[in-house]
Amino acid sequence: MSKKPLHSDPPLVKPLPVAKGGSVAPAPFRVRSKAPAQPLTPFQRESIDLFVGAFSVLSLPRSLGEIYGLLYSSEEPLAFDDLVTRLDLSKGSVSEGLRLLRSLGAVNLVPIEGSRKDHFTAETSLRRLAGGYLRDRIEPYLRGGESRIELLRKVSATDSERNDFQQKRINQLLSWHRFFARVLPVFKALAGKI
Amino acid sequence: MSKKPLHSDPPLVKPLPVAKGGSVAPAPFRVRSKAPAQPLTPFQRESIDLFVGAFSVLSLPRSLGEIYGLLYSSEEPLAFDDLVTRLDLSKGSVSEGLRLLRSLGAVNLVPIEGSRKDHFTAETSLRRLAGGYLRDRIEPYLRGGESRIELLRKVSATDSERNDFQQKRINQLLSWHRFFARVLPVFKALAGKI
DNA sequence: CGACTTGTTCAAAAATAATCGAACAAGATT
DNA sequence: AATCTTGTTCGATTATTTTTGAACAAGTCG
Repeated sequence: MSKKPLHSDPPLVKPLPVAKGGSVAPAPFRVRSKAPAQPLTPFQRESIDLFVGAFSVLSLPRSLGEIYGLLYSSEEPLAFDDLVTRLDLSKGSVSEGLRLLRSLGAVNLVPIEGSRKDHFTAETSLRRLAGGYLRDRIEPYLRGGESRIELLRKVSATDSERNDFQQKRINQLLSWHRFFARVLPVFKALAGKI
Repeated sequence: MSKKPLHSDPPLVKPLPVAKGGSVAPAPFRVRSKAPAQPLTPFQRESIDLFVGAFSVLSLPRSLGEIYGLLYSSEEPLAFDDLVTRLDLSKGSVSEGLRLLRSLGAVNLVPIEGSRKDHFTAETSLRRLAGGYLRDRIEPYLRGGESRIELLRKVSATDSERNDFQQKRINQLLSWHRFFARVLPVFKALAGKI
């Protein structure tokens, strides 16, 4: 049945492809396109760990943190395929992960002379990173908020009782809304200074 | 009482206890053995909807949004039991939900004269709300961040190659860290003005 | 064209998170 | 003490999210 996940590792990094010392590999024929995953450097592994944690604070899945972390800690742009093999993720996950990261503006597709593979780099401008996250995950809700509160007001109008309590709440929600609508741009502007 | 339930929702709210009648079966025989849940007012339902959405932006579960939303839209403190019956949640969920909301400082336990039930109200100070969230969900990671970056630096020291690239990254991480460490208190202070 | 590369899509599996609910504890009440 | 009320705990169940993998486009190259 369902086995208890024993790998209750304290480390946040999942097992990743590591250099295997066993050089005694028989190497039958020609190794089928199973590229020997270039192992991660300690710096890369720590970076991945760090970003997996940071992403999880934002409730973003581990695979996104791994992808971003590896790109962040790699000097050269990495090909799609590098991400798959070095992180040991499925192509599906990497494809979906990159799509999302790109939509957030956290990863850039860069053209590499003479290669027809896609190559990617981590976006490192805090302004763009924070801006993308806020734009995609926070602001849509904030915008919807206005009409939500308006709806509350309408509903309250049909409810003769408790009316000034409800009014108080509605006004407070409006004031909260204004607060966030004003603070977000300030935050973005500050992030732009970094 | 009064107020016929207008169910407009293109539903962020899940089905909640509503006055019987509309549906197909006119057989009011099968009544819950428990006390019939006092139905929610439209104002309450809209509020719950709004907070379920807001909480989900923060990746907090629906039940928390429901509990907070109902408390927010109720003038009087509500008993534990009210939450269970009016939101149609299990006692377990309500217990756990209240525990978490209280730990976040979003809900207060208030003593009610002459009742031995626990009663709760929604915290409505933005300073406390935001402060609690940041304190419990963001700051712990931020604090851990310092040692994470330190670890990166150590690891980088053992890695002779690419050293100035890595140094650049580490310095950037430090600068991001400082940024958040400085901006958070400012944000809290601003929230205190609302 | 046909064989290969490169990446996407999406149904299904696996993993994780949320919720339920029965058993239990701690007090009150009789 | 026995019982009732109120709420908590925690394993089991259910729901949701994430990941996988195999099929499939869309190109490229000879």
